[in-house]
Amino acid sequence: MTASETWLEQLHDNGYRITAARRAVVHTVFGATHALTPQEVYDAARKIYRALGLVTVYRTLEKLEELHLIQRVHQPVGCQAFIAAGVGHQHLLLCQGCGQVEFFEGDDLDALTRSIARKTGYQINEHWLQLFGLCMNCRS
Amino acid sequence: MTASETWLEQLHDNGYRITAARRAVVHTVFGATHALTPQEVYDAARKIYRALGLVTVYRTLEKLEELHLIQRVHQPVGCQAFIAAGVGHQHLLLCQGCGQVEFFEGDDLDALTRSIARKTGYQINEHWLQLFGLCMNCRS
DNA sequence: TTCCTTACTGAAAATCATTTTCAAATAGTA
DNA sequence: TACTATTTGAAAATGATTTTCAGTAAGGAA
Repeated sequence: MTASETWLEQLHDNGYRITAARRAVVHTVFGATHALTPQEVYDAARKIYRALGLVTVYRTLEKLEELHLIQRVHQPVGCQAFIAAGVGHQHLLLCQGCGQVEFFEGDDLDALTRSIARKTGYQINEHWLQLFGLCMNCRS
Repeated sequence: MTASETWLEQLHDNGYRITAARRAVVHTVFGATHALTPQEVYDAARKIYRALGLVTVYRTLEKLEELHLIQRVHQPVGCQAFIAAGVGHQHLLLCQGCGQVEFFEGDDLDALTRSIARKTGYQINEHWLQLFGLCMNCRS
């Protein structure tokens, strides 16, 4: 069983059927090291399953997002791309050169959020943190 | 001089002309306490200047963003809304109830970014941090 | 295994946001 | 006041996403 099949399992466990189209989309997105737009998923997945339609890509991405298997990536250039979601509380680190996405964890923003909560009177529920930089390859 | 006129001045200083349409858009966005989509700006600004066209809203927002007077706000529901930009290095705090936007500063992520840089080999150039919660009003 | 129901499919059409085109209007300098 | 380049709004064009629909096929039931 390849790792991407755990996604197919999850789809199945949630009452969705496993089809050739979904296999192709899942395989494509699961293996990606950078965020892919629906069109990019379509282009790549059609190399695996020629008859795939773009509409099915949209519909499959929607389901994968609903199951928290993928997540939308917000970037200055746009917010339509998706990447496999990290497990647990993770944040993104994006390479401005090649677009590669890495996850990291271990941010401790408790002190910060407590301080902001005190200053503003807000009850803070969530945070988005994302770092941008250059990966090892793109630095040189 | 109302405060929003500093934006008009900036437009003028950068070679753009001051028109009734731009006045209406600037006044609308400058005074907003939550992020507005182009359509929302259009609806509100047309109360000031009836003949305004939606296209002009898009074009004016583009210029204001270019001059860093406004910034795009990324939210789970979408990323098309704009708010007056903060001065200096500031981050956003969004109320999940009413949509109100506040700025805060004084995040110290140096320790974090250094640690991530060491672990990943990335050269980190920038970060996006955004907090979500409930404002004083919406808490009660 | 075969059957049957229902979910899924791709194509085409519809929708929605945004951008481009264009001729008329006008800001603001000369 | 006159002039010229910028700006305008409307309409058309574009591009992304969603909906519709009739045919297909997954996968549980028999």
